[in-house]
Amino acid sequence: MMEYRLDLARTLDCGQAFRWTQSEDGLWQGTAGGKTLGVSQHDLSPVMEDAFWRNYFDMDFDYEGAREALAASSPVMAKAAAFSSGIQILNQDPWEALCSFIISQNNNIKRIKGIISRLCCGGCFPTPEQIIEIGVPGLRAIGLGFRDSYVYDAAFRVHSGLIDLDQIKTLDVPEATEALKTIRGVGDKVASCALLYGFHRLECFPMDVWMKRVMADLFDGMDGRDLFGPLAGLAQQYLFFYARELYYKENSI
DNA sequence: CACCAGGTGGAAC
DNA sequence: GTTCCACATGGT
Repeated sequence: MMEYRLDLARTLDCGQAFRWTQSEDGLWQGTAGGKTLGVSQHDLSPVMEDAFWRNYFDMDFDYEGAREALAASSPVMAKAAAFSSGIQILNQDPWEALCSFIISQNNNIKRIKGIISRLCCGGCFPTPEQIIEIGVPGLRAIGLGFRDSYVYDAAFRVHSGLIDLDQIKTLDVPEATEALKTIRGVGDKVASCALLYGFHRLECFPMDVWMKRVMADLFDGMDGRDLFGPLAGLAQQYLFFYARELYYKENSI
């Protein structure tokens, strides 16, 4: 049994965050909450010794225990969990996560990163007020495509108080989902991603095309929320990584 | 030049 | 209820 350890590459480059880059020497650099970080896999002390980053990387959650619990749920999940060691669920900013996953729809990771990079313009992720200031034509110019009005609507609703992100933290997942879905361009999948990655609701199980395929092929079409319960979101990340990196390659389908 | 990308809204059955 | 399709953009 290998010792468990945060895996930066798997955690930062698996589609839950879009603002981290790795330089040739292996250093991961990113920004969150107005702070910047540079950290390498061989020395995680910059994460361990700073309260903000410790929380951001979710270092105080019992991932070993969670992995054991998930592995006990089924042989397939046990394989996926064993293969996906080191993936953790980040504590990202709710607003940034919400916008990021609106932008992610019908889009690819590379372009998502480019759009978000241009939105941030080297600094912090724009506030709702700054998004409103940019305006729909400005967002279109940045390359959001048809998602421009979606992000603008999110900004408008948060700025005006129609959506209260702090209050959403207090709602249960079905209520929070319904609240988020009042935003144009937010459906079940985007809401689920925002809640999992931005609000740390580990029971959320984002169903994208890949997960539909995984659940059909490996779990006889069962519902991941029923199978994995309060750890469904973590299970989803393991299965996503396992399926794309191993299962569908070995089986060449 | 077609087709795709970790979807969604809306119309048409 | 379900099934289609357009949606803007850059990459194969």
